[in-house]
Amino acid sequence: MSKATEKAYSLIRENILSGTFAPGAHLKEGELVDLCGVSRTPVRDALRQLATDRYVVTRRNQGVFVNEWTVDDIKDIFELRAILESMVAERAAVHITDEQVQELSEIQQAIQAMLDENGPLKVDFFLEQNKRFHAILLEATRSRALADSLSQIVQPPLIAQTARQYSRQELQNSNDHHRDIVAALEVRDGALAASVMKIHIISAQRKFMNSYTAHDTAEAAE
Amino acid sequence: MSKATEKAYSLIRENILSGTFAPGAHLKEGELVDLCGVSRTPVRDALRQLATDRYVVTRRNQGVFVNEWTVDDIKDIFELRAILESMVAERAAVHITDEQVQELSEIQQAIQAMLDENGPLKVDFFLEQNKRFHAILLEATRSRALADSLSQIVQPPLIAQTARQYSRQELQNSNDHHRDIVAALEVRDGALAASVMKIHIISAQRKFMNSYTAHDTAEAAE
DNA sequence: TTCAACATAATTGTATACATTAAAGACCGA
DNA sequence: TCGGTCTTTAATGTATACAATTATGTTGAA
Repeated sequence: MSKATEKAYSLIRENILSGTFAPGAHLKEGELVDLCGVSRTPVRDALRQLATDRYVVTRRNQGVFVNEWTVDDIKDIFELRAILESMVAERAAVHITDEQVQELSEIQQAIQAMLDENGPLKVDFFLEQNKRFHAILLEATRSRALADSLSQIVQPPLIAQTARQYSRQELQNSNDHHRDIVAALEVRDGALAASVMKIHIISAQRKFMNSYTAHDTAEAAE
Repeated sequence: MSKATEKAYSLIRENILSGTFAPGAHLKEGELVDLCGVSRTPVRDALRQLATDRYVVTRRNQGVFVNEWTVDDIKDIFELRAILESMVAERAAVHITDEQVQELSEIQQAIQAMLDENGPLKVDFFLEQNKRFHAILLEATRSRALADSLSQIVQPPLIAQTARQYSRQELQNSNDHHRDIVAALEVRDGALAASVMKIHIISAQRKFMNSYTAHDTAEAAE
């Protein structure tokens, strides 16, 4: 992506994640031009990219609309992630280097140190390190197909939108899983790593569904 | 996609599949404009779409290049397909209607009738019916996430490029699997349908790898 | 001869004007 | 008042001109 396109992509994406552009909203190219300060061409490029990343859907001759996710969609996505990510863990065990295991361990410890601190949770830090943890595993699989598939599944707005609602206890639980995955990979036990990963994702699903339905209830009560 | 964009998409795609645009080739927008008879804007839109469908890769300020697949990439893709398509079969068994089972059966029989004919193989007919068979299964799962994932995995050039090299015996074998899948779905046995589907895809992988490596050898001998 | 720097050409990136299509609303008739 | 058709309007789709960037090829000196 080029400068102008990237600028438009980021701005539109932020507005979707923050809720300024609500699910189902009609994004008009003209308004986006005003918002982003670039011309229609890069705006359109950005919208196409946002469509492949599932932030928006395109309807021919009608424009683009912010994607709406149903509870069933979200369940599906987590189920798929559970399967694909455990594949990642299993196959990572085959090719992973000592250096990569060490990196994973350091990330796990860095998150632990953050959790042990007093004061407010650094959720952004957690998200960043968490993303890096999974990226290293993916790299270790040396599988382009897996990487492509997961990139389609994982990035959607869903994760970022509600990760901020996790409690300290939930983050701790997540990092414990990371610790177990590192331990399994240290002895190159792919099956074990896969099992832990599966639990890891299923736990994330439970947390997500809890906060999601709770949020819905709160909205309905307004 | 709009008229002009769709036209450009089809033409470029065909040229990639036919080998006119070889893997690694640099596709220049100007040349594509001449080829397609539309302006640069829809050509660019088509290229973006071809990039998301993995026909091409984009490099910033350099343009797009026809994607090059390695043997390992292809193996990965089939492995993923085997897992995802067997998920599809398993979950289809839960929701599938009698009408959908009937449709699958009719497709299977139509292919069989074609195979029983004398004369040249109608590979296009097979590909079309085969595509429809898998589409109905996917629809029966009622899972958007699965549909999205598979659409990313299945369509790449790989399948179309070499399906034409299948022998009558190989097509017969494939259709036998379809028959077994229908039988399993008739009694709503998801686990059985999933198993057959896994074999179905793994068989396809074996056929593909055979013709692929044979083709490579032939090329090397030229 | 080789390397580097510069000038040139070709290609992609961006902006904008024009064409086409779909949505919105007014008008007319029943 | 309701329904439908026509007009109007606003959006997307398309074409093209211009800007910025990258690749290429040439020239010069070491």
